[in-house]
Amino acid sequence: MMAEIKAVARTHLATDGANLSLRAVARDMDMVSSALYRYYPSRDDLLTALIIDAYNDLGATVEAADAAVADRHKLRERWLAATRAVRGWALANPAEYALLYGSPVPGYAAPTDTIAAAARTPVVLARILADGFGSGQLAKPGYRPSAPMTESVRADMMRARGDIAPELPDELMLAGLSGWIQLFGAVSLELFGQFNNVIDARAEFFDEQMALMADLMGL
Amino acid sequence: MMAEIKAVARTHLATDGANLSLRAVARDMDMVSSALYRYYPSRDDLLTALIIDAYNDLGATVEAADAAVADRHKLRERWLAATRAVRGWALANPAEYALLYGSPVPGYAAPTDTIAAAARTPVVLARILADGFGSGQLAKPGYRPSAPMTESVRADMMRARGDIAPELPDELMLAGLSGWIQLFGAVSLELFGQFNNVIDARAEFFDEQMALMADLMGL
DNA sequence: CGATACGCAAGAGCAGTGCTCTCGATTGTG
DNA sequence: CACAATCGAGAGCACTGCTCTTGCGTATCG
Repeated sequence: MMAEIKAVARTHLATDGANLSLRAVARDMDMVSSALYRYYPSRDDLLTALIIDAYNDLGATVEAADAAVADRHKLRERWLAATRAVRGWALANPAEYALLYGSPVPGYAAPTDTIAAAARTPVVLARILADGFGSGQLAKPGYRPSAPMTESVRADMMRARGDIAPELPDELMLAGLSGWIQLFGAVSLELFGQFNNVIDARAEFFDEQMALMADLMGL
Repeated sequence: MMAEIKAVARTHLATDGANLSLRAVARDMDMVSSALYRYYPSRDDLLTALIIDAYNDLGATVEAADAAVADRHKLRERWLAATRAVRGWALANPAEYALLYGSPVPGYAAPTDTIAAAARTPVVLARILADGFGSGQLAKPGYRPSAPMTESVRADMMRARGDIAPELPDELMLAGLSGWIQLFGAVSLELFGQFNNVIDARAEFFDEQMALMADLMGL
């Protein structure tokens, strides 16, 4: 039942975006709006469920794309496969992507349940970098750290790499976060219309940017 | 009158986000909602006016920050000043930023009036890069183009540099777009909550990322 | 087998929304 | 002075999220 509600809500998401109407999904299910409240105490709770599902769907897609690269030592291929999977998923599910990475809904505060699901995609990316560092096959990275990192940023790097990539140097972790930012920045700018009248060859441009970041990280 | 409406609407924007209520702003002005329709034919038109104002406000802020660097040959300083201005403006006006760079409002299609205003910020960034290339003081860029660019991407680069930086090589333009993506990606991820539980030292981290991009571009 | 309790959906209703239309009043102009 | 243009008020429509009460059906327990 809750799954069916989510399914119908997902279809409305595509057209209505974040302001989907409970009454509309209820109508589609030949129910009355108040009946939905038995399953989801509020609209925000339904949104939260959709968000968690979306994070997991995206995460699973990216994990599968990375896993599909047979030779685990072809780090650059893994990076390109994973990032392309993010973009592909976003293009296929623009409303869900906007829900995850777009402007937060005004009154809505993301509960902590979402963070585990949200972490799946970054973990895949971090794994690729960590694998490369661990096996010592990382090229000399394409960036030149111009000034020493401040202590507070180092502390953040320490926490960010956590137990996924504990051995990664701070400088490499910073470059990895650059890749993460570049990835979601590129997808967001494209999906949110900032590429209109600027970039036409979007897939190629995306690949170009991701290749540049791969160079930066030494993949 | 229209200015006053926008002013009141701006204050509501901070709390209500994109779904601001015409009736609420009308109440604040001791008017009835239907009276507003004499000045803005619809809520979307009011939103459009706010968006254009916001683009111009951001653009003016960034232009001023760049212009404040006395020595025009200190490219890295100009880049840091401009990018910090973007982040500072976004932190000071989160709702406006979300309106510009967040998920697009479902039914809303940005009219072409906005693109001129939207271009002001990228133009400042492109100018910095073009000035550096023009005066020949660009360092050897920190990236190694690993594969030749495809023809369609080159065409996009050609159009993107337009008449702002007509002499810029495609590879440098691509790096510049990387910087642009990184800038707005970093600000969006921070503002939209993706840095929660990940990055604490946000200003320092931002500077670090922007410095890395400056290296990439050779600034 | 009968009575009770539970799960579930329906309906009415409240306060709020964008938007349209009509109707007065006020103001400025020929 | 009369006319016209402008502007705000009010009512009303269809819609929203959400709450509360009511009633139906079924399953469980004595």
